[in-house]
Amino acid sequence: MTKKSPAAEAVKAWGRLMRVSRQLVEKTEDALKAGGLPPLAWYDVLHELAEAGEGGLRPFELVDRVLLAQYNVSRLLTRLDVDGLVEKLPVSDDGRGQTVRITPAGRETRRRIWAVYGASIAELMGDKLSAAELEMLAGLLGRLRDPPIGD
Amino acid sequence: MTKKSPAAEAVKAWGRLMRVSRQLVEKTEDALKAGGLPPLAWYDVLHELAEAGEGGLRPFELVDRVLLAQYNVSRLLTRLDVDGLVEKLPVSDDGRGQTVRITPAGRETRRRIWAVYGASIAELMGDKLSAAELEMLAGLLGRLRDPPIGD
DNA sequence: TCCTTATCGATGCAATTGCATCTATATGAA
DNA sequence: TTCATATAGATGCAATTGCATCGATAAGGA
Repeated sequence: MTKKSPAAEAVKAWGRLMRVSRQLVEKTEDALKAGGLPPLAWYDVLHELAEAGEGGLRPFELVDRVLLAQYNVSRLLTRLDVDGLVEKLPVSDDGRGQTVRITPAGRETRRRIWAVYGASIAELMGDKLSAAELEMLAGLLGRLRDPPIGD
Repeated sequence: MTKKSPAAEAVKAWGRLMRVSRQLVEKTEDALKAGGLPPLAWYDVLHELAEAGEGGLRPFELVDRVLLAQYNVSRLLTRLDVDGLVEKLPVSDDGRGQTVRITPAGRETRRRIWAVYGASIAELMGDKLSAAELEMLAGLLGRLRDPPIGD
């Protein structure tokens, strides 16, 4: 494995990607704060749990999905539990683990976050590029993903 | 101003952008850590200061360029100063301010970070997309930037 | 069964970040 | 000049994060 120097095009795209992603996150977090809502990470977790339905998810499954470190998930779940947005249930066939399920209050909070988050996406992405361009962007980004995604 | 619901394409592109940017940062930070090197933020600042040359930069100029909060720049500069990578000079025509200049040791550190950072960019972006695709990606991202950049 | 190793989730502690505010200097109007 | 306001940069304190590790249970081989 040889250490390579990156192509100029790669450096340019990298720089744009870093800057844009940080700007978008920052603006969205600001909008959430302005609305007295919790940060994006809470949404991610509530979203995954909502998708998972009544069966809930094990914390380690959440770790895979949301791209947060294990200890961050552990602590975030503690906060969500304290706030009554999720509930932790013992799981029968694995004495180490638990299952985490979203509560009605959690669904409601998720909905309220989405009102702001979704508007932010619409404003920051939807309004800037056409549907075809967004598809193209998603396609290119998909190939940078790990694992890469064709579609 | 009406709250809008985002288009499906926008949501998909958003999701990819968030995931990919976090993955790329994480992998790059890991590579830097593995090499016993300081984090990306250090590179950003050292890079800007290297570009600025002997004249250096005022901290507030750095704040604009690197997309870090003012207090983070202040503290990062303190660390860089302690490590001898930059030097803080009083500035004659503004008693509140200072000028920050990169030192030879700072240039050397920047070079060593780049050896890893650049290789990471080459591997994670350059190897995944063609030059034309990278240009296309940069173009699309440029339009999401604030302010938008055509080229 | 017993022992070693792996996995799940939590946590102590140090470092970093965010927020609010502070000090000091500069600017500009009266 | 004088005072009010704005700007540059630093910092106290609380919250969050990262790192290392822990305790508990599982899994698998001898």
